[in-house]
Amino acid sequence: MLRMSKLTDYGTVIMAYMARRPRDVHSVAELAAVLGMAAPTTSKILKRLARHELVQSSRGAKGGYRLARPPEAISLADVIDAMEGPFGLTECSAVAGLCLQEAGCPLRDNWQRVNQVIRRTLDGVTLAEMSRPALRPAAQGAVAAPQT
Amino acid sequence: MLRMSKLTDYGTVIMAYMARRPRDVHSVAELAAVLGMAAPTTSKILKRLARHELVQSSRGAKGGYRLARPPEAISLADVIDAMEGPFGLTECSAVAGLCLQEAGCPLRDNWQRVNQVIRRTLDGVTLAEMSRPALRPAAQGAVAAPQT
DNA sequence: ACATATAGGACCGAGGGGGTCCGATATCGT
DNA sequence: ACGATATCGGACCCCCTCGGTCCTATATGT
Repeated sequence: MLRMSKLTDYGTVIMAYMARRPRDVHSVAELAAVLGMAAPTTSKILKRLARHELVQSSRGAKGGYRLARPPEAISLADVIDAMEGPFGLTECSAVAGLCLQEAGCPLRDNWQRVNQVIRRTLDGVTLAEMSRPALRPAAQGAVAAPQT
Repeated sequence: MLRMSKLTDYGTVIMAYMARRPRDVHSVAELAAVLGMAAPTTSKILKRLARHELVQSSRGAKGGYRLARPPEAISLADVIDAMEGPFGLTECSAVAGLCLQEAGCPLRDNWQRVNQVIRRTLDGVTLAEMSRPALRPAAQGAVAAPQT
């Protein structure tokens, strides 16, 4: 359930890999080879990430992609937002007046809250943490207590 | 992003509606009419929910569906699990050894943790809460601090 | 200049989601 | 006992999006 698309998954893999050498420029060929994915697909993902300014592209020889920001400043939510549309667990919570015509759907507000909790969770996990072998206790705390 | 299927959304709407009269038997026709969805679709959803024992079905005249458990004992995660496959944000975190061949993908463990946090969130919200106009502060606390 | 690399888009096949319909079966009411 | 009412279980279908490929234009380094 709640599965995100495979491209998004790949996106996080690519980003996490690049996060290990934040200043380096990586070509599509390199990333595809190292991460074991098809080059065109890799390219497609990078393009999307670039359009949302999560990576910077440089064209021409010796060109490639580089993280636009330090890994600590890029969250899972950033990557997911870039790869898939904007946030929203339910269709109903995005488009009003669909499910219950006049009953004033009480679900909507509740879904919004749930959404926000999940979003905060995803927002609290950075690429720096994801690229490390395991979420440290401190980071885990940040994940488990996203409340303001 | 992370959008769950429309059928799942409808499923929560149906369940939340039934939660307001937990002991009543509701026919497909009634639910479809009140909630404004097509009858066959409503039926399909109920069947799925019944197969996962979230609702009880009674056939024949005056038959219909009824919650299998009190609304306080049914969580959003239950409904989502019944409607969509079992949990899992990523493909990679379900099937091992896909993304990084030998690097021992550090993402996997981290994704697992994130998954668990989200699951606990969804687990902490009951139908009783969802059917009420808004998540009360107490429930909200339960949502925001799902950590053990 | 030439090789290298990304940008941007067209294109396409497969799969699953959303939705409909039908025959079988079980129960209530008369 | 008979008929009306409902769910059950499955088959069936359309269509859209995802995952993936390829081609041309453009920009950069040697």
